[in-house]
Amino acid sequence: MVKRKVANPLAFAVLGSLSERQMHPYEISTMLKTRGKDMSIKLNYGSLYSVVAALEKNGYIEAVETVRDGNRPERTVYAITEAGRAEFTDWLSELLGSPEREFSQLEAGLAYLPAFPPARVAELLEQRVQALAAEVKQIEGTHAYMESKQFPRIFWVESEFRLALVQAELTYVRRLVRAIRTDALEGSDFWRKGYELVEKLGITPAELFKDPVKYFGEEFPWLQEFPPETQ
Amino acid sequence: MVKRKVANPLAFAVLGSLSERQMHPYEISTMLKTRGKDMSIKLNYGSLYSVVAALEKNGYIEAVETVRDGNRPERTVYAITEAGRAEFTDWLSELLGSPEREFSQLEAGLAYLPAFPPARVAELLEQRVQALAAEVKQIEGTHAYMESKQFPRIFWVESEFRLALVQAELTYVRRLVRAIRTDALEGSDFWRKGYELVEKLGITPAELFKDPVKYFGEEFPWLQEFPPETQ
DNA sequence: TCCCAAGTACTCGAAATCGAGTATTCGTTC
DNA sequence: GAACGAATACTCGATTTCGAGTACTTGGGA
Repeated sequence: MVKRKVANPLAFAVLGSLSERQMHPYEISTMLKTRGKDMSIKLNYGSLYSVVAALEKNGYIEAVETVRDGNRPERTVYAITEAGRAEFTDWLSELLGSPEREFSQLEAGLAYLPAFPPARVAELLEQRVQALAAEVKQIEGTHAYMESKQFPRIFWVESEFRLALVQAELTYVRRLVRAIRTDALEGSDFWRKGYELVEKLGITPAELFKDPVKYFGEEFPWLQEFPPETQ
Repeated sequence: MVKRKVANPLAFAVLGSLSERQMHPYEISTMLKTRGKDMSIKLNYGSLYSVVAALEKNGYIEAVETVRDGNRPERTVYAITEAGRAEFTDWLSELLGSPEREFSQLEAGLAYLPAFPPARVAELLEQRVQALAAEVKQIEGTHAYMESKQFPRIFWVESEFRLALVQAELTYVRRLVRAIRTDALEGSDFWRKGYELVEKLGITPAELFKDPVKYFGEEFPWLQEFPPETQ
């Protein structure tokens, strides 16, 4: 909603980590990893250091000391400021309370489905089903492990949510594949016919759309009402 | 999987558009809008022009002419190249066939749930439920309209998929709210107790974790086995 | 006929992003 | 005690990203 001065989700994780205690950037990164937060928030060293710098510039965190541990390089330890705490709680409120539009890659792909012949699409989606099913299994395995250790759900709700999303995608893709394979997807007859024309007669898709009646006949009335430009 | 020379999904849409016919960038943008592709792929003018330049630099598209229509500014018309077509089909295959890890904002928020007291979290999530329900309604409305116009499903599968995702999120969040409200979420007793200590005794969360037995007693055995560092 | 909003067609630069590289040190094995 | 891989702790800079701004034009109403 509001545009944050530092918008990278990693900055949110940094603020969250420093709310607990002061740390140096690398320590933040290892903490995020041991706690598995890097499964939910993309962690990248390049971003980490630039994000820390940006947070400092905006007064959300401040360098409190530079320590030298043995012969290791100097590390700058940061602490969160009051402004930083405020930013963190505000950010968390927004993340939980207000959904933000996010664009998934599959959505982009589906938007161009008709660019491939039906059989090809079905094949690819089946490949995706395999991968998704494997992912679901893997997440469920982790959950079973955490349950066996009696590690409270509260600390892995994010993973539960992720599982819900992957399962939803899996379910949807499976349904879509079936619809394509059984020709039950409205418009797939038109789709297949179009591809037969393209492949057997060497007509380009652009030509098909210029004069649909010529190639498809009156079989697809919506083509007249919805020329590609006026969805 | 492979790192593309031009990775912005908008570049994919540009290639998709130019597969159909040559166009100038602004025309691509209006076409994406009239076809509703901008609902599935983030469209931003700044990105559009830089992405077109990058595509040209990499030989995926080429400028074929610059036309001047009346007094309007000159426009450069681009056409896709053979390399561009190959890139497009390869990209589409990947988008459909191989799921890529994507990080949702809510996941990031859920990862820091314990930073807020249970009641606050429940409130925020209820707010989210409202917004999500409204979104579901809106998408369903669009679908009903397209159905009434007999516009084939094939041209809006991406929206169907989006609906599936939003519904999954809605379902999950509703369940989570109930679990928090009814205290059925494992660990929420610990969560609440922690917040009572913080709010009534003014103890900081960091102190709680340093000596959990002192504050929580032996009530939460997993705390010994799973200190915050060793999830 | 004049005005204004909407549409057309970009440009610009500040900031973010990222992966790969670097240099050191520690622990372990042979 | 030498060697080597893993861990530590960053740095660098080439791209990418984006939003906001600009400047013109067209159409429709008062």
